[in-house]
Amino acid sequence: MKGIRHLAEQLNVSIGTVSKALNGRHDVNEKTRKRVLAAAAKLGYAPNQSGRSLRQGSTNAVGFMIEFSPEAAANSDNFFVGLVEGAQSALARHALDLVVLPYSTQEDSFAQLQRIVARRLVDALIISATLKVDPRIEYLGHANIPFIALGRSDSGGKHPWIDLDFEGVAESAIDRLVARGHRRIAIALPDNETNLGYVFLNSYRRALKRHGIPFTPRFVFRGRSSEAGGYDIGGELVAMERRPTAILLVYELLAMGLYRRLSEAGLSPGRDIAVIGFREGPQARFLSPTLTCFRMSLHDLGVTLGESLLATLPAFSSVYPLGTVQKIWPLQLVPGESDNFSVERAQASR
Amino acid sequence: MKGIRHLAEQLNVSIGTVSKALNGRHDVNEKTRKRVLAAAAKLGYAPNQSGRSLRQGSTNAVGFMIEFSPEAAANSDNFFVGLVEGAQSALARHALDLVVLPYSTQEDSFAQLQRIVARRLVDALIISATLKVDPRIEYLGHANIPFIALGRSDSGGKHPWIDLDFEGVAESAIDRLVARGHRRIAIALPDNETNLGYVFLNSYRRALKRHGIPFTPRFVFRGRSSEAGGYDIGGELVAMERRPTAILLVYELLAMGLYRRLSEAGLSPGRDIAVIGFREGPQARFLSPTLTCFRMSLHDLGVTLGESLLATLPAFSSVYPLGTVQKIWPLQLVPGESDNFSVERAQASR
DNA sequence: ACTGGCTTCGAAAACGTTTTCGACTATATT
DNA sequence: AATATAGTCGAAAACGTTTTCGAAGCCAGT
Repeated sequence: MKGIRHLAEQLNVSIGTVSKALNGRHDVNEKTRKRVLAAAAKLGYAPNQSGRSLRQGSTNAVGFMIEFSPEAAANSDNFFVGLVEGAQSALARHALDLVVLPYSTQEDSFAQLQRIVARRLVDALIISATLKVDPRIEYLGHANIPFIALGRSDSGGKHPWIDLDFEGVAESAIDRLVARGHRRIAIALPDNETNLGYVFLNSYRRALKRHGIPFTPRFVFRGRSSEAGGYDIGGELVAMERRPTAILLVYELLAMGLYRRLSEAGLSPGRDIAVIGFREGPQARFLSPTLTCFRMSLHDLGVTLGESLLATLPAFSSVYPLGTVQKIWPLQLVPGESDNFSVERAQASR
Repeated sequence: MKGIRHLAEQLNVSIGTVSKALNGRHDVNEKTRKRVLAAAAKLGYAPNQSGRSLRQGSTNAVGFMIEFSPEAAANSDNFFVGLVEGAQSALARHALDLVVLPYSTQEDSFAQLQRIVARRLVDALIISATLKVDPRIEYLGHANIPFIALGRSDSGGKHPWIDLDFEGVAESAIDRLVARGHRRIAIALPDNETNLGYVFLNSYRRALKRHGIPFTPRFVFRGRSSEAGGYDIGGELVAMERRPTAILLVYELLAMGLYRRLSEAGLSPGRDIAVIGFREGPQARFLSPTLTCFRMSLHDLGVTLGESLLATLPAFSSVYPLGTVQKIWPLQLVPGESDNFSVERAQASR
């Protein structure tokens, strides 16, 4: 007493006809189609997704795997919310569902990925927070399931990915600082295994080199990507002799803690040390002095992720151009007051 | 060349035996089970979810429907991240998948719910942001699918829900303010249709009444639930004659804007006006003077949501006690400096 | 030697849908 | 009038899995 069979009996047609009517096939009379559609709406019928997926061999859904760990929950910003919103709107245009699959904290994340793929829970995947060597990418390549990665990786080869323009960010930040006379420029990186840290560090070193500034290992800080991590870095900073005159922070939240620790030491960003943050987020907006940082459209990146993934789906290869997407996503510098500090002015005023 | 059939041929057993071995049935020799499990692990086999769901009539997944609108993305805090993390960990313990289903902005949200239910995409649902009259609740009741709502509603009857303790919050906030001599106490509510606004307003009125303070309609502010909304409210506030001496904010972000607008007018929270925020979030943590607000464990609420939902699933009725859960979730007051302002002291010092 | 029970397995049905293919009708073409 | 064509529909197979049921084998007890 349910499903397409019920609907068919109600209308005195075969289930095949009902299916064809609902799926817009042309070998069904326009009049009967109307009847079927009306009855389906009236009875609130929609085809059972399991049956449909089983027959068609595809689930009509795309998965976005995201880490929802407790610490992510505590420190979270709007990063993934914006991405999901964008990707979802891109995919919805093609009648694909986007489902967010949170990594369980109770199981190895690679094992979860394997299970999801092996069970054919979704047709394609968006993964994020790529590692320098990331088993997921190798696996997805062999498993022959379309996917796109947010973040580069040394693993895999010609798989599609989009990553933020860390080179551009490091370059324009360092250019800006050097132009104000800074030579002792520090950087704060996350202490996890994500590829982001490596790429950012390399970009930083390259930018320094362009200005003939030697790389100083003790100017590289690593810590938790949280307010507390920023506080700790601030502590190290104030305790240093010949400390850096500027610092580049890879996470917004680091700025919150750094500001706090500096002010405890009677120091102020923009006056005693230049601070540049990385991605503008919801919290640092309210800092004073305002934080110089980099801005991007999360929605647009989400849309691009979705569309790039569509391009890899066989069913949409006609709509979207082929070729593996490997994109660098640009960010715009948002000038604030936190890097106003000029070494020359400071020395002149002594 | 795939699926359970492949595995069975490889092992020279029937597909039925393979299935039974993997599902822990007793009518399979322990030795063959070992062989099956080993082969499955080696070949990376996991049962196709569509086939499995079709046969079993259940998907083994729970859906958490969340609005990922652009403005939600812009203003977002960690609210849902924490909830999802908690719910996921509760459900994972019983081998249930949690999938987050973002409402598309391109389709009516009720229609989306209907589709998801009719297609049997998930076995049960968590819905949030309930409305005063919420068609989703009526529908889910009739559709005979287990669900739990985060938020009360006038719709439906004995359906399971959990909601925050707005009464308790309003009461302890108003008690605190009245004890400091305040009588002109304002409240800032969201301008949307969620039930939250109604419940909070009623709680506020009841708390005032308990202290014999008449309700003043012009002390009820409504606006966008964003920093800008708080800024606007601040503007109204400073322009008022005989303005309130205290205000209760329903959203954390309102505090950010309010602080900003007040400081533009040379006023300061805690000195010129008492401010109490509602839910402690990631941004207001960094306000100065610190915001008096209310704290809760998002993780624990998520866990409770998950477990309460489990209790409504037929398959788990033995594990969890029956009965529809209708819970009020408590919050703890976190004293800050923003409500230090005492009317008596202020008057005395004049 | 027969019965009964226990263990282990395979054949086959069923889940709800889509899709192929052939059949049938009505219309158009010769 | 015969034939081709287009339009409309239904029967049936197939997707991958779980589960029921019966069969087969083995052992113990009589």
